[in-house]
Amino acid sequence: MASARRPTMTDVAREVGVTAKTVSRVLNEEGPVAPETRARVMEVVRRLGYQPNLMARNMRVGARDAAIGLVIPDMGNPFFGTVAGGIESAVRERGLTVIVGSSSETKELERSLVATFLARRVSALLVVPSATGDHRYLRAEREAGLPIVFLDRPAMGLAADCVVSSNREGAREGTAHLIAHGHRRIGFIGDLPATLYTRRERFQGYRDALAQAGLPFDKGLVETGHSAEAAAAAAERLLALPDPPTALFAANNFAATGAVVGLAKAGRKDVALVGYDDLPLAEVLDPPLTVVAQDPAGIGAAAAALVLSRLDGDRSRMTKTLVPTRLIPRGSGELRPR
Amino acid sequence: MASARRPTMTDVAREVGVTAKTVSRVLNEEGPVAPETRARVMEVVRRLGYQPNLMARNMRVGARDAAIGLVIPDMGNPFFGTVAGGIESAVRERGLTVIVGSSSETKELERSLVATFLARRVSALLVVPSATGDHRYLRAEREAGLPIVFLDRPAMGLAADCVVSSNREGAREGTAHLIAHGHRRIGFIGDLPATLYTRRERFQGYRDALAQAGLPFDKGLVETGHSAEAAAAAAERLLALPDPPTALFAANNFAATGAVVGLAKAGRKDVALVGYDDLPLAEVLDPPLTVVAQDPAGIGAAAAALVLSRLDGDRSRMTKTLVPTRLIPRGSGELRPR
DNA sequence: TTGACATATGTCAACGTTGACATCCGCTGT
DNA sequence: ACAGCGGATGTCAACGTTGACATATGTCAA
Repeated sequence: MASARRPTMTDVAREVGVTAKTVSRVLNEEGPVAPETRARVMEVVRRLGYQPNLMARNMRVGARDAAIGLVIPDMGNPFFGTVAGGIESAVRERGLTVIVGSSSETKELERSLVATFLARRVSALLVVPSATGDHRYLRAEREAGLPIVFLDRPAMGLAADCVVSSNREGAREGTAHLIAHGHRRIGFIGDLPATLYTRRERFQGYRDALAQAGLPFDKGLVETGHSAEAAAAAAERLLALPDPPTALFAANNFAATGAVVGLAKAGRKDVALVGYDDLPLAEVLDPPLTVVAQDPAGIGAAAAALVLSRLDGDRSRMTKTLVPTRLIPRGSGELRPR
Repeated sequence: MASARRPTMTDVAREVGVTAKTVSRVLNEEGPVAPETRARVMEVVRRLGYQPNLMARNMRVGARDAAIGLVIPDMGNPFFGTVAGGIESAVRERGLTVIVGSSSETKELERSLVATFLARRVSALLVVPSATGDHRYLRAEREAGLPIVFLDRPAMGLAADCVVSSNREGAREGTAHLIAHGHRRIGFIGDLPATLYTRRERFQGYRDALAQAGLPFDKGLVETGHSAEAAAAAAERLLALPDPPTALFAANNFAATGAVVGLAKAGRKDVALVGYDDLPLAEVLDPPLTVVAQDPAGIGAAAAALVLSRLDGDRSRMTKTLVPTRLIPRGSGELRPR
């Protein structure tokens, strides 16, 4: 009931009959300590349930907090969840913990989270930037040597490390796959806002594929869907065109989900579809969904590795890491135009 | 390049020509400060890019870290991701940040994460306990007044707050739904290990429904699948029985995914199916999947609210909160036995 | 004029830990 | 017998901040 004070190093020391410094030595395995003293200290530590105060320690050694700050747009999105998992497992063995916050894609929340993390003196910052916004405000931190890595999307106005999917090449490959199966009119359903980095890159990949095949680009085939519902409606609109597409490329997981729903609602199992980003039930859909799979855990791991090497003093110039995607043909992408 | 030291309060004070204490007063809006002094301090704070050191502050005020520790089994699982999101958004406005770690369902990792959090002097602990393990080791913390809330599954050997889905009632309702549609032989596919709390509760709910309908329990209809693949195989085994079930109840999201795959592989669109936990593409499956939906964000929010009230000094006795589930009929659960 | 009071600021110590340096002891080699 | 040395421990201050208390100046009522 009465909240008992947690024991400090000094409490332990008094109990054993030595100084705090000796206890410190035992716990940090530093300097010579008589085996018998060590044993007695350990005994008391156990008995009192002593736990070192990391806050005090970090402060004294002038070190930064043994934590890295992670800002993601949405924890519920399994893509970012998996990214976060990849990061966490990669840094854990180095004794680092992960502090997360979600920005809900707003630059205000992103900034306030970053400010909180900086006030905590995190050892590094990992940020999935929100769609809009400028990262010049992080310049001072960068110059002060704080490792900062951007994930999934690059920073704006700041030269910093960044780890992204090979969006353009993946989208090109997915679209080319449809072209290889005979399609000449291919719809594109992407994110809103169209300024979002991933959307722009994937759109470029789509156009690259068309250009390489010598196919004309028809901007009437480009639709936007920022949610599954919107994407479903977009798919239906495309199919209702006078000269409708025979295949669709859905440029993110919500768009893919929506496209599947839209095609199902329209009863059109003959329309080919390739989704960007894999879905758990992709293989049991009718037809099974062909996708360009990203590697979210790989993105997280790569970013974590980069952070660790920067923490180890790697001062080489800023890098941009591309994490490859993989085309998984399952059926929907191999349908031929009727 | 050379990592510039971050300015401290003293640096700001020197620059302004006052004492650190005055700067402190300005920043904490405490005590009287001349408007002009305040302005000069703010100016220098901005110019130097000063940010207060939370570590030092927390230590001085003897407060705990303004963070809450969260242990979940797996960040990539959208169920837990959404739970975490619910927590984070609920505590953010109180100025608390969330520190997460995943236990991968092992009690060793869980304990080591908890130890890290305790060493950081977090303000509260939120734990999804791993399947096995005993939480008596947290007794001292509980008695010291640290708010501890268990999520999704209750603690073992420790009286503590806990927030869980209404597993038993939800499973009963789902099973009763199948019975109401004429089924008398209903297969159950659940987690491994069978000792897992959620698995036990949902199994009880299944048996409750059978008992209420006066139907016999046949343990030959009970199968285990700890992954989607295993669940798919389990579904196929059940259908191959001499007297096979006409309906299946899949007691978690992996089991549900697996059951869908298993039925699809066996080409059996006539077998009724109810899943526990909703799936993103449930409505576009053939037939659309009927589910007992949980409310992960609600679980997170409820747990967060509990933590906040404990932090505010609520010393009433430990509670067990049941977050209701919701049956969503979509088709697969309304199929009648042939 | 005095002192009572509010305003504006300063001084000092402490939070729990550890780095730098000092001390004390017993042993060895000469 | 004594310097020299390594082992075991202690002392002290400092990390950046704030609580408790002190000081200095000005204002106003008695």
